[in-house]
Amino acid sequence: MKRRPTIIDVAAKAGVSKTTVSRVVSGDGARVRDETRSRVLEAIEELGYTHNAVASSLRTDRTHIIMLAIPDITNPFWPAVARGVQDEMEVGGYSVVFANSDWDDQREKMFLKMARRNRFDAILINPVRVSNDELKATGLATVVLGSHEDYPDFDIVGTDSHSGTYQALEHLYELGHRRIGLIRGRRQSRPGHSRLLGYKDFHRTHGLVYDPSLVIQVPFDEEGGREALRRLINSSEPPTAVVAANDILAIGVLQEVHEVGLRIPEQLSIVGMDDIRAASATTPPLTTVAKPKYEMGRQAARFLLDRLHNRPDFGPRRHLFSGKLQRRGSTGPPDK
Amino acid sequence: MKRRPTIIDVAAKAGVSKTTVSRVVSGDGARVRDETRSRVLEAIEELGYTHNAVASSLRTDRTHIIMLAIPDITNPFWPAVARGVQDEMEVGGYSVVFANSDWDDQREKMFLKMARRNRFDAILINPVRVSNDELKATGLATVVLGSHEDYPDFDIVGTDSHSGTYQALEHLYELGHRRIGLIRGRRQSRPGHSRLLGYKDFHRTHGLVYDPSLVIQVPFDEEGGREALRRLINSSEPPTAVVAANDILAIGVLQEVHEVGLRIPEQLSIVGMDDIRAASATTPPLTTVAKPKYEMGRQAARFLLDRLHNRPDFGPRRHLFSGKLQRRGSTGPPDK
DNA sequence: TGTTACAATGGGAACGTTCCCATCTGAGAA
DNA sequence: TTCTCAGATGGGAACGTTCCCATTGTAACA
Repeated sequence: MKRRPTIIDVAAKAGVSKTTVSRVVSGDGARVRDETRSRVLEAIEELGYTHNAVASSLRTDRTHIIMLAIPDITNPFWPAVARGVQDEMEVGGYSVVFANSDWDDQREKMFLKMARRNRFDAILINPVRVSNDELKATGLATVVLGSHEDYPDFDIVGTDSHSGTYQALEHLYELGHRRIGLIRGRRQSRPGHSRLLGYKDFHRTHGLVYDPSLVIQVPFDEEGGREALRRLINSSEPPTAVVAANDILAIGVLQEVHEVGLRIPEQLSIVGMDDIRAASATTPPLTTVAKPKYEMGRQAARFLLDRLHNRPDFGPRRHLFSGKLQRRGSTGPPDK
Repeated sequence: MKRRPTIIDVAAKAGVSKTTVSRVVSGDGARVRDETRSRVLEAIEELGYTHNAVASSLRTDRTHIIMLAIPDITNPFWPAVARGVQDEMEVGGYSVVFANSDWDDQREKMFLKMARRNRFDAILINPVRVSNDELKATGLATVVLGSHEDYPDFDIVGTDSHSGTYQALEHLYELGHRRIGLIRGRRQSRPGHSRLLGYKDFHRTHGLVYDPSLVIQVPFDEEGGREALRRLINSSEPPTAVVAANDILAIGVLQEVHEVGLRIPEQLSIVGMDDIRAASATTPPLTTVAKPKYEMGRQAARFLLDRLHNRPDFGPRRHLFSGKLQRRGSTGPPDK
């Protein structure tokens, strides 16, 4: 059981000082004579030395680790975003820690503490409950994911769900639908809100009456979607189409529709949101508002890197991608 | 810009030594008088002190971080496993870093190096290319995910894909299918192999001729599934049913089938593997061999915790879950 | 009263780096 | 030859903990 070699061992072997070894391994363009450098590299090779990132972090106060905090890792939306984040951060030598809060605000807080304790360099978060001020209190570089309005102090990358909802409704309107349901996730704070605003705005501009009984709020999973559908079709005047806050909900609706035996899209048109992989695999394939998930991740990472490399100070920035309607088989004209 | 408080600041404020503060914060059941303890806690509160995990790690050589290395995070199988891992590891105060190799062996190697450099406590890996010896060389506690035979030195948690394949085939056989295709992922080493073995064994025991032209190998994504189907139906004697190595491939097949206009299951029956969420949302819903993903994650984490708490030394253990056939709409008797 | 034992606490070294500053060397200028 | 300067290298402190060992205080006991 022998100790791992340190730069001091390497230094001894190469006949130089630990400072010189450090200069070689940290590779920050330090000036070391070529001959010395190769002697050091040789010693490293022979001893099987590996750099100790922990010790380095202690000294430099940088860990090159960032946290990606999301509410539900089993929603395929997030892995897609995460890939964008990783591909961009990898260049800077950063690794990404996932923190999955399961919509639990206690967990979410715990993760923030963990990020602080472990001196992570930054946080990328789609907040569940945590406030602007609580985020600020961590003192870490932070980018907020999602179209949230409540975080004035931070860079934000999200999608414009107001317009997304609007687009979905417009599509249905053109097909002839006039009574359209909206299914919202229960936990959503802001983005859910902007969907509702889009819904209301649409009704106003198109001279439709806003009927609150068409707006259903359910838990954010498939079962929620199924429940929403049951409630909608049991109402006195069921809608001919529904817009769901995301694809998971929409798929739940779809499943329940199949079970109940309605025909899609003749008896019910459905629009989802996100365009996760499963959306194109349903039958009929799901019409949905596609979001540039991968690109969102990259953009968020870029914002973060700007902050980390402390470029000239600037105020909070915001980048809202617009969704793009994917017309598929789950929408069509209503039965007459 | 003031410095973050350290235990020394806390010690000064509470009128005790840093050792005592350390005893309080590390909470390892150290004996400190109650009165002293509360004085320390008070000082911590007032100063807003947070424990520096990096410094602690340097001293103790423990980071309480483990790496979960997987080939494709957008395959919903892994997030499901990850949740099991996290739920179990959370108790021990561990966090989980995701490393997504995208089937790239260079990346995979890079991640192992990172795990070593950052002194992560352990690795949980579904290996792409890395060998038993390379894993051993990291010197880290490791559990291998997947039913791999090639890792004799490590704890293994996986599923018995031999029997999974066998079950799928048996189901199809009972329905009357005699010509059954097998779609394998190209990157798979072992598990793909055991699927093939299961396939061959089944043919042998049921007196069927093994026809290599029915076994297709494609990239491990939806497009791969689509390609496989095209190749199968263009063959001189197409199968009446196919078994896919996972649900992603199966969904690709399904999509292509819809496009080509075959009826499911009358003209083609399809069986997937994993039972990811999307599998139950397709039309018809996908018959698949369900794996206890969450439980697999928990089991792997438990193995890891055993090692980390260096319980009495034992040899490598192996826990293979058996898959369970989920009969859904994508399988049925073939057209006569 | 002196001895022993144990619980509570403190002092300093150690973990492996990086950073600041000092020293050394040799080349070119005076 | 001496001086200056810049590049290469080295020595030691510092980062914030934890751990080892020593010291103190108190109670129990002979």
